[in-house]
Amino acid sequence: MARPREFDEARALDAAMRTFWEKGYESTSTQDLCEATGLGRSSIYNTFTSKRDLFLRSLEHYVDTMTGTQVAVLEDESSPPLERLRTLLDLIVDGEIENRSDGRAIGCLTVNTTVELSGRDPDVTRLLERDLARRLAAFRAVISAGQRGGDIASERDADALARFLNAVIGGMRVSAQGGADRATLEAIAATTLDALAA
Amino acid sequence: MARPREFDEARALDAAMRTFWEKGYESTSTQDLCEATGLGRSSIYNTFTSKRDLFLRSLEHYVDTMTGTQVAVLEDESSPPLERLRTLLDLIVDGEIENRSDGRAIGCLTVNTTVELSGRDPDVTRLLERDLARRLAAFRAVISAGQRGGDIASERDADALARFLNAVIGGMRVSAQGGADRATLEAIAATTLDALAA
DNA sequence: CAAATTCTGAACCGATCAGTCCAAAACGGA
DNA sequence: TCCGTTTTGGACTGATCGGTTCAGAATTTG
Repeated sequence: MARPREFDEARALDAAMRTFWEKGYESTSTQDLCEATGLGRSSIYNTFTSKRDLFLRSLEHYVDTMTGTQVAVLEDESSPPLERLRTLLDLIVDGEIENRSDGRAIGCLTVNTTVELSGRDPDVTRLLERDLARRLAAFRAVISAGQRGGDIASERDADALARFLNAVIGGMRVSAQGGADRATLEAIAATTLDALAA
Repeated sequence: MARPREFDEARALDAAMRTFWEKGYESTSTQDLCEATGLGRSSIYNTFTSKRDLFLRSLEHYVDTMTGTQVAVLEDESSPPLERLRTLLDLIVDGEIENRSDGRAIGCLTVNTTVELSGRDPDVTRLLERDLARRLAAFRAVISAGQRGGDIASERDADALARFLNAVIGGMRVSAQGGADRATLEAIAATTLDALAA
C-alpha cells in the first residue's frame, strides 16, 4: 500500500462526537473539529467526506453506545423490572452530573439533536426515529414484564407508560442543562418510579 | 420631530420571536429576520441594536406571554388544584399540536434555548433561570394547595413534584419535536396527572 | 533503492455571516 | 416652503463559514 494513517479513526470520531454533543451541530465549526480531533482539514475531509457526514456518523456512534447500554440494563433479567428502571434512571442521573462542560451539563446528543435538527434533515430525522423506536420497545418490554409480575401497578397500557418514561428522561436532560443539580434529578427520578410503582 | 417609523415595533418583535422559535438562534440569519419582519437591515439594527439583543428581547417577550398565561391558569382559584394542572397540560398539548412548521412541532422557545444556549450566554442563562423559578413557584403553589386539600395524593414534597412536573412538560415538548402526535402527548399528560393524583 | 500510492499541511475558494455606512427619502415644526 | 431630524434601502466591510486543491512528505512493495 502506501502511507498509513497517523491517527485512529475511532478516536477521531469519538472526539468529533463529543464536540457536537457539547456545542451542537451549527455551532461546531470545521475548525473546532480539527482542534478537537487533532487532525488537519484534509484528513477530516478525506476520512469523513463532509461536516454533515461526520455529524451523522457521530450521532450514529452516540445512539449505538448510549442506547446500547440502556437496552442492556433493561434486558438484564437478573433483576426485577422496576429495579431495572431504577438502575436506568440512576445511569442517566450519573451521566448528566458527570458529563459537563464549563460546569454545565451537556445533556444528551439525541435530545439536543431532536431540538436542533429533527424534521429539518431527513437523514437525522430517520436516525432519531429509529433510535426512539428502539428505546420505546425496550421500555415497553420491561414495563409489560413489571405489570405481569405485579411490580408495576399503573394500569395504563405499556406503550403510554413507555412514552411517559421517555418524556421524563428527556425532561431530566433538559433540566440538567438548565442547571438542575444531582438532588433535583434524583427527586425527579424517584417521583417517576413512584408513578410506575404506585 | 421627524420621519415616523413605517412599521410596528411590537409586530416586528413578534415576527422575530417566531423565527428564532422555529429555527433556533444560530440558524436564524439576519437576512431571515429581515424577511420575517419585513424590515430592512438598517431598520432592524436601528431599532434592536444587534441580533443578540433582538434575540434577548424575543426571548423575554416569549417568556412573559407564555409563562404569563400558564401562571394565570395555575392561579385561577375557581377550579381545584388538580383541575388547574389538567388545564395547564391541555394548554401545552394544544400548543404543541397547533404550533408547527413543515408539519413538525416547533416545541418551546424556552426549552430550545436551554438546549442551545444555556450556560453559554450569561444574559440568556439568567433570563431562563428567572423564568424557571417563576414557573416552579407557580407549580409548587398549586401542588401544595392540592396536597392540603387532598386533591393530590403524592406525599413527596411540593418542590420535588414541581421539578418533576417541569421535567415532564419539557419532555413533552421534546417528544412533540420528535414527532409525537396528539394522542401520545395526551397519554403522557394523563400519566403525569395519575402520578400526582394517585 | 525506486516506483506507486496515500496522507498531510497550508494556501486558497466562493458564499455567507453579522454589522456599518451613507445618501436619499419622508416627515414634523416653523 | 424650508430646515432639522429620523428612517430607509442598498452598497459595503472584514471575518468566518464549509469545502477544495496541490505540492511534498511518508510509507509499502518490488
